[in-house]
Amino acid sequence: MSAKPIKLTTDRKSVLDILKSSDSPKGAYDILDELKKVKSNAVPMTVYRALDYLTEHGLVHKVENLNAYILCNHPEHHHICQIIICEACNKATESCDKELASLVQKKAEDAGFKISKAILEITATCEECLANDKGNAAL
Amino acid sequence: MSAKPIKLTTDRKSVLDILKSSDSPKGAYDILDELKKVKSNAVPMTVYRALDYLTEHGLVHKVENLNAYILCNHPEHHHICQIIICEACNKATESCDKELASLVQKKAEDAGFKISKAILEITATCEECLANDKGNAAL
DNA sequence: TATAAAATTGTTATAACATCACGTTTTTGG
DNA sequence: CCAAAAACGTGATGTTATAACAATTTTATA
Repeated sequence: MSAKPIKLTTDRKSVLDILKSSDSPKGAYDILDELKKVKSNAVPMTVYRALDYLTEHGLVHKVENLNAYILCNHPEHHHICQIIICEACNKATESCDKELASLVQKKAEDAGFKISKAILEITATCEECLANDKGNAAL
Repeated sequence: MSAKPIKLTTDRKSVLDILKSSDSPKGAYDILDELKKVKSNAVPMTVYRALDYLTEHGLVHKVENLNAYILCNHPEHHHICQIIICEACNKATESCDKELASLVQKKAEDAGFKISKAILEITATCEECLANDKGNAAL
């Protein structure tokens, strides 16, 4: 019944673990550097192949804005997700707001388009960093 | 009174004209190839500098998804814009739906974020291409 | 208008991100 | 077991973007 026989090979598992250990997006070559610690012969293709698989299967998102990758919070459902990145602390938060997703879907349909993929990436400052900024306002 | 003294130098004007002549996003190096026709000593920096200026001033959008650039339809107002790209014909359509923009704004605020930039990029198939596909459905 | 500061451009090199191509090995299903 | 498919190894290369610094042009204003 399971429609998703996801096969996690050693490389894919390693890359996934590297992404799990971070709450900010990581570039492919940063991932490569980490991967080399457990697999000394890793090369860019090793990472890109794993990332391709993981993104195709919804376990990882690419942040196009940054050419970087983050773990998906809820790989079980596939809707239009939103990623918000704090430009001060680089922390990325994924949300999957249904109201927003369905509005996007609706607008695209109304315009006659059939969506295959949609990304919403927000660059912003998070609450915590905003508070910190207030403290340093004298600057 | 005008808050926007946009200075279009020769290079910027040339790059803008190149983008005006296309309804699909163009990569920086494609732009460079065209720019060389009118400025033989153009190099990547020439294009990137012009693109940086034009995007900062809202005359051009970068399509992060494609690492490509398109003309902005309505440089006069600055909200959160949406770009929808047909993956069949590559034509890009920009919209600036206020309902969508304000919902994004609201969701981000509710989550405690102060937006500095938001991009919504949709990869889809346009009405026309969908119709064509139906015709070739036998494939 | 002299002139200093700011903005823009010229130029070379290099960084950062990603894929191609092709051969080998491993996994999978009949 | 065997053939086909999937994954991996490996080296080269392609694509996108920026760093760094010098030279020139523009702008504001004294």
